[in-house]
Amino acid sequence: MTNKSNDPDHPGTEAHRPRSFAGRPATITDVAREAGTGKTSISRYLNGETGVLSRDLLGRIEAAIAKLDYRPNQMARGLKRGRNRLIGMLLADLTNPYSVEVLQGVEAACHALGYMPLICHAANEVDMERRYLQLLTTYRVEGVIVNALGVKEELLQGFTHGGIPVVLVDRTVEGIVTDMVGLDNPAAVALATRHLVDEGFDELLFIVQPVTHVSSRRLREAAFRETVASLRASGSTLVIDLASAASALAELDERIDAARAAGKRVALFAANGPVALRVAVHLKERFGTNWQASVALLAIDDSEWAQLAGMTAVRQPTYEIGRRAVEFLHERLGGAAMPARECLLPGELIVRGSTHCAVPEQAQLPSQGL
Amino acid sequence: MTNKSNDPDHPGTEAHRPRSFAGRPATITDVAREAGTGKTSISRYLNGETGVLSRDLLGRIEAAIAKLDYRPNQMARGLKRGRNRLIGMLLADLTNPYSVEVLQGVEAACHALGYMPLICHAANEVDMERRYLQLLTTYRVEGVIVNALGVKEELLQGFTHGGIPVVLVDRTVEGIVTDMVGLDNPAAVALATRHLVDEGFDELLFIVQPVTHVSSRRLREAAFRETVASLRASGSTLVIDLASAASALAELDERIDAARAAGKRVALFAANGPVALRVAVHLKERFGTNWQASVALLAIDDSEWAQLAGMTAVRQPTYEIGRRAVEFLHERLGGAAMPARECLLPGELIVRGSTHCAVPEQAQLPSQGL
DNA sequence: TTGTACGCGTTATCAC
DNA sequence: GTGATAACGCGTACAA
Repeated sequence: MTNKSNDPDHPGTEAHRPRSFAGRPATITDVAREAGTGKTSISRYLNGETGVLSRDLLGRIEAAIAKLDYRPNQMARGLKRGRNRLIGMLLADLTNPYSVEVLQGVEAACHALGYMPLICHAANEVDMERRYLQLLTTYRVEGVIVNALGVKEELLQGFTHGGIPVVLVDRTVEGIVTDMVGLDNPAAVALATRHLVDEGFDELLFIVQPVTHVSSRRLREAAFRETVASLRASGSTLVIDLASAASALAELDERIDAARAAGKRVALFAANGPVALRVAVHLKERFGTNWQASVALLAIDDSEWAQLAGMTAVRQPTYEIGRRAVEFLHERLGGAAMPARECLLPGELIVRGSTHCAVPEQAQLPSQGL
Repeated sequence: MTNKSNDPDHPGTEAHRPRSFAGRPATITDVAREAGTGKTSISRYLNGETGVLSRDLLGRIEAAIAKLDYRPNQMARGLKRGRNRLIGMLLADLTNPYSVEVLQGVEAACHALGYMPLICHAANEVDMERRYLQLLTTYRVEGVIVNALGVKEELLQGFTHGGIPVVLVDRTVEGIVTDMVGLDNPAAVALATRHLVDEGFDELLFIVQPVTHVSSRRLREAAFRETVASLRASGSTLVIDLASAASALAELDERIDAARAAGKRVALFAANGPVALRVAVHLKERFGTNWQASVALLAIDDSEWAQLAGMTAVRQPTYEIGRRAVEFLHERLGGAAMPARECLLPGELIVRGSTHCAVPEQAQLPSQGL
């Protein structure tokens, strides 16, 4: 099984193939042999323990590494060390730009701290989540960042009991106390709701997906009702299941009509980006391309199309959320043993035309709406 | 996932910590000891070599595994076996829905074939791409799927020379001959261009990002010109750099005005989703919310907002692209030694209002456009 | 049918 | 300064 790639008596041969020989990547042993030394010195060099090595040996090592194009095997390294610099990142839905943006923060932070994110995309399937969670333990990730929908207490206990730190993103999980980072939902919702009221809308309709086990949805809905109450405004909630939205959309139409018939200026408040898109598409089908003039729409999540639609939105500090999640994990991995933390970041209201100035007579008449 | 608590002589104690003992995950040795047997039998059980094991032993093994909540260490397994079931997936830009959709195909196929995708997101940064490519070799992935922008021959040679199969997605890389899967660009562009001409548009403007080193962009642009020529239509190309789009957009305005002044019915053809969005936002700023009535827009990539904007688009078989990429890789990993293949999948034209019937007098007059 | 011994690539320990 | 050698967790001849 020895290979000593190309000995001095065959110079120039295989010059274009720096690797040991066939397919197999060079190992630390290959490098040691090539440099005429033992594995220990190579390992020392790799781990930055220079200064302990003689000038001469150091040069030989570098030459050998370059010649063989050697890269240390992270798997073996992890096996020995007990840690492989892998951290798991479970995402419920990459179709949601929110997830992608958080991911970018996570990646940047990992990059900076020397971790490698093992990204798992559940694609909204609960079994996938379970399966991926299993896989993550199998690959011995050092920690996990979780943003999922169906994850229950039991699934995460495998990690917490195993001493593997878990950081939750956007939503909490019942029965699990651990670090969490996400949007300050109450503040964000209050901000947006106040904006609608300030602009003169007097019938608010909050539209949200089924809140089952997704804490952020529950929090947003609750915050909406509280704010509406505290402002003595009129508002209600509509639950929509994106998988089968027909009935909810019909209900939506009715409520809009009813409010208008009562002379109210109605504004729709979508609890997140996907909901907003579904609603917007529906409004466009009903009111035509100029639907914006007929009904106001605001959303949490500043989707890429929000600018195109001129929709007011609450921008989440997504990048920062991802960054902080990794930082939390890093601290835990460093041995920090503090109680579970909760990091709630503020959202930013981006005002666009969709919620601008609801003066009743002006917007209604010239439009062909309804 | 029940874990029959613990042994009979300590009932109730530590019921909440099924793992071996302290944080450390159980090893195969622990299981062997627990089951009162050797590691070999455990290994056999894990690899499905049942039937070779006695009824009794099998039961003990299952019990031990459940009790210790044992999960084989993929790292160690990979180290020994020489393959760790990891395949690298390098993506240029997850912000582009195209990438996410391809990814979903990749994940599903990996899932089905027993691989674990190691997802690397370069976020449009060339150094990131290089760095991730390094990391992938470091983690000894068995194969790579690459969809990147700045990747050059040399970077990929590390894999090909190392005998690690590479599959390219959407674009080829100069100097690298290897499996590739993507859209049938010539056919897709021809399809869309013909549609525009059929609908009565007689001034076509193809808008594309700088084609430097991205083969798919070049192919699309070339196909556009060829089709325009073969149809004896009038068309030109505009290059836009999304990072600094101002000048290109100004140029766009001029060309639109010129064409209109000449009595032409102009249609814009965006080479991909991100370009389409940028252009659409610009058109909206210029022509107002009803910009659709003023100028036709068509794009390759059926973005999520396309339906909202009522934009005609060419839907790429993204999911299938991802699936095929993994299949190609799987075949190579199985030892298949055929020449490099190229799999070009057809796109699907989704006709929406934006390109509907360019009868000149009807669409222009009632709109307040320009 | 079951157990023993060795090696995968790396790091840690302890000699020299 | 440097280099053998023993683990890390697992798979696999080979022996029993």
